[in-house]
Amino acid sequence: MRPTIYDVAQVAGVSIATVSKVINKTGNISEKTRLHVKNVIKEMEYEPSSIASALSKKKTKTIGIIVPNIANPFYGEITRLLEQIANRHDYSIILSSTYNHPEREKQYIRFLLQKEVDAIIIGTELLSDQVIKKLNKRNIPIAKLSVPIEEKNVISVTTDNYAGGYLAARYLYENGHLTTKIIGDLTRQSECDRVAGFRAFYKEKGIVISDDQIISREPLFEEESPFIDLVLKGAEKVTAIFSTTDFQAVLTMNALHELGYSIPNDYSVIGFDNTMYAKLSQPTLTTIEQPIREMTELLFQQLLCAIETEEMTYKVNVFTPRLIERQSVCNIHKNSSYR
Amino acid sequence: MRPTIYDVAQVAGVSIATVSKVINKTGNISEKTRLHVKNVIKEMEYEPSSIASALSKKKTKTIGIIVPNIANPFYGEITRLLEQIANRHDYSIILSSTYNHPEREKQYIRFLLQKEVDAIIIGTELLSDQVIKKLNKRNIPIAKLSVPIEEKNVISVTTDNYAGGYLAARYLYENGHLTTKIIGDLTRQSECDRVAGFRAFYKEKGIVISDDQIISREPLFEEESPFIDLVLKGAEKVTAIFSTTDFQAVLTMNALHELGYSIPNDYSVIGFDNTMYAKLSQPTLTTIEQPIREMTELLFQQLLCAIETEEMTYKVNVFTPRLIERQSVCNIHKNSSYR
DNA sequence: ATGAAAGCGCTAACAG
DNA sequence: CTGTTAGCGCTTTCAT
Repeated sequence: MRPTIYDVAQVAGVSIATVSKVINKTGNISEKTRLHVKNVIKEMEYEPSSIASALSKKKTKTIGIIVPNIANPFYGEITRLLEQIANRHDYSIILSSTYNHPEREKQYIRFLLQKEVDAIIIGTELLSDQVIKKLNKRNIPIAKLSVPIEEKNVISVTTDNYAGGYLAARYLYENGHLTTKIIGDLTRQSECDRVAGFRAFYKEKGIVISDDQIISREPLFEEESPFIDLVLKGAEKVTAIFSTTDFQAVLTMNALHELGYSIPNDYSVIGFDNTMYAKLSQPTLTTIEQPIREMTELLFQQLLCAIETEEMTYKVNVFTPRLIERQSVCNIHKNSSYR
Repeated sequence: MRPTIYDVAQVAGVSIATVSKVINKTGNISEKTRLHVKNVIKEMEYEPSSIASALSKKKTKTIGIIVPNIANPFYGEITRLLEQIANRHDYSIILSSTYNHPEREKQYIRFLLQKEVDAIIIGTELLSDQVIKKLNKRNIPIAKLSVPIEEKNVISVTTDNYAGGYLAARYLYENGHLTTKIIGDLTRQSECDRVAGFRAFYKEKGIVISDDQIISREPLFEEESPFIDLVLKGAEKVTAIFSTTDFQAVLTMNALHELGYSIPNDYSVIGFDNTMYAKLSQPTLTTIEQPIREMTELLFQQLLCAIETEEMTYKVNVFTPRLIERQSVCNIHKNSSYR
């Protein structure tokens, strides 16, 4: 049977309070008993129960995180970093993918509430303000990836999506691409912003990107076959495709390859996020960088601060996107063989 | 403030025992009070504290999982599936990547012990028997991915690695590849087995693969540049490369591309696992399939059974690997342009 | 069918 | 510097 603090106390010949104090380095304990207790703990292989501790301290040292799909490398990387950082701080994380299912989303929130997580990180964009209000009533800090929101107790961390879209458009334009199409998940505000920035640039140049050049689609790896039919829909006269996430871009390139096209010779593709996939794909993917590591670090740090101080203000952090040039976009002027 | 079972009981005008019973559907409660209590719960937005419940039930409904690197898509997919399955059963999982760091591994085990997880899933291969013994002393069920082990309380789920390696070799051989090299992480027994099977086939054909045709390396995305130098080391006369995981294979192809080689024309590459990467890479990757979904499902089911019955036997499940033919291996006979 | 009360393992005053 | 004790929120006998 697992030893408890009582067992340790008994063997060490002290009270449980003393044991508790040496474990938590609180109060004043003489060096002698401290060492002695430590030894007993080691010998008995005693591990304090974090759940009992959580119950009395009312802090679980657990953070919940809700994302649309962990297969999306952007969320994959964020989660991975978060796990590392959290672990450094002795926190653990509970992860949930909701696949854009509102039911699942609510269900997960309740699940996290039951787990009494100290904070919740939200990467999905379905959650209504109502849910956030409900969380606020319980006074639990929230971090929102994606679109900022000025709400009590919520920390927003994002990249300037509009600027990023604008950047992508400018790069394509400078490389001679006048006809483009866009593939993204327009149920997400953040991706709409990217699209808006993209269109805005072209509009400035007198080029209007019509709605039927835009495909809205939740990127899913599993059901890619229907995507093959979609990817070129209405794209007869197009030379470049803007995929609003790297994940989507990789799926796009994959579909294009399956259709027998070559990238960037037949189609140029530009992504958004600058995840691992962008570097590993073939051709490597030109994309808009989000500084994932910095974002994650800042997010965690602010969250920690909110948890510990129990402060209740909101914070909005907007990072600046950057273009990462790789191989998936060709310069149409230099490429005479372009269709 | 978050309502407790006492608040609910008071508002509903019943005892906390009654409330507890309606929540857990235990004992006998009249339909009338049951409904009434349920209503009060809904109105108050009461969520039972799973940590308080865990303390008294001595079950946390949490499972710990330790893998070498979650960036490896094999573990990524397993984890994703596990999370889904676990969630269906109202379990949550705590994930940890150890990056083959023995210190981290031990530290994580202790962490999980403190979290009082109901079971531990181990994907790493460093953990000594000693650690498993220690876990057994606490009577906590263990599931081991990778190499089977016949130990009390541990469930092993694996693919026949030797057979898989053999299969890979046969396929390469049949496609005319007589000179090959191998890249894998030989600190892992499972990958050694794959290598052994691979070599065994070639040996049967009278071809000996010498040790210097084998590169042992932990697949890491971050530091790939040194890998570029390595990938072709001693491979002057080679036509095909066996990477013992898909992750490694993708990194290998990436390095090869950076060196200006084309796949499969300059080098054929075969992987192991059949993860998402295999389908998304360009060229798509010929690989040995592990039935990840089935493995994960079986693993969870057996683990659940062990948790609930508190039975203490061991189980060994070995799945059969299968070759998945894609584009990364060429037939050397048909390909006259081969170097 | 319902409730009283002991206990799960730990923390945090408070007393000594 | 050390120990006593009252919770933390819930489950579970055992009475009633």
